[in-house]
Amino acid sequence: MRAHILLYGLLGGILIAGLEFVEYRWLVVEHSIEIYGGLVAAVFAALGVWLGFTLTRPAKTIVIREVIDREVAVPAPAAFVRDDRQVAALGLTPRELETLACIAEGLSNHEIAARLFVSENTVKTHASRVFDKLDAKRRTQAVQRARDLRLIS
Amino acid sequence: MRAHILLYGLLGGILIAGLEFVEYRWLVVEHSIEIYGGLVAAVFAALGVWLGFTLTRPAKTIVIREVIDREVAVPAPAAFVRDDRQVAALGLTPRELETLACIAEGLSNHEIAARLFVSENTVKTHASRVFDKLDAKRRTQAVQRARDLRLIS
DNA sequence: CGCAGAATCATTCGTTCGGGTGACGCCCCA
DNA sequence: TGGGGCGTCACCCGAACGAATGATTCTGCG
Repeated sequence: MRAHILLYGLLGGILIAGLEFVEYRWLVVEHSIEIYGGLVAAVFAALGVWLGFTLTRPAKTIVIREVIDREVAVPAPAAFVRDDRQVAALGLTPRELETLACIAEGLSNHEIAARLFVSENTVKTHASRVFDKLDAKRRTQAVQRARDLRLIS
Repeated sequence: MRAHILLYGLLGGILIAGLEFVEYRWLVVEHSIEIYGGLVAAVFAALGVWLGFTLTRPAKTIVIREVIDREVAVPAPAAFVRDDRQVAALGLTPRELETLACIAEGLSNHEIAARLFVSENTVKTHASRVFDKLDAKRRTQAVQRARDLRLIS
């Protein structure tokens, strides 16, 4: 909360400095007042939205809880269908898919090696290729992207 | 450390505002543009706050459904509803949930720190507690378990 | 006021991950 | 019969991660 106030102060300083600059331009170029007002409006609107979000964040979960509760229950866990065209498009091999699935399960490379009955080095090689093909830097990111692309459940 | 930066920003803002005020006392009439800007700023700030408040309420239940044209039947992306009872049962704090969500997005601790505006150490502390509460040893495992428990989408 | 919980940050240490590189065997197929 | 793709394995190294611990600040609550 205090950080919010401080941050608000910081943004306020930047804003006022910005206003000075804009005013300078306005005086020199003799340009429209609409630009000036628009800038102020946009900045403060964004600031207000951000404030609203941050201020309501703690109470948010509680409020929604009471509204929804039971009638929604469990959204139907739809059957998973792997998008094989994505697999083909990315050029993922079967072994890489297996490795990816294990990664998504939260297994370590060592555990994956044990499950797939290969050495840990091999797992790392597969994982590396998967990360490369999925354009991911971390295994968590790979899982996220794989989920988006419907490669895994 | 970060608070220092913010404090400097705040002081800068106050300083500039003070200068503005002094200038006001000298030339009130010529600076009607600033009064105008201030009014616009105040109005839009209020509007922004109101927007922020109203947007945070229903936003969670809204599901934007895209029409996907494929021969492969894509399971409907069911609306995600966080199981707050699980959250309460596990004793997960709001900050820990945020951290967990970032982890699920595939962000590194460093990136999470930047997004949540805290130090990397803090992120690691939160993550550690999350792993502890979810009985997970790795972040991927935490994501998997969190998904099972309907803590994250 | 005092206390508990939450959030923050720091430090140390060992482990795991991931990148880079190179290599070998197998199988398909042109 | 020589590529090329796939799967396998190895080594090194830096970065990221996770555990453990201690400390401070702030807020809410009785």
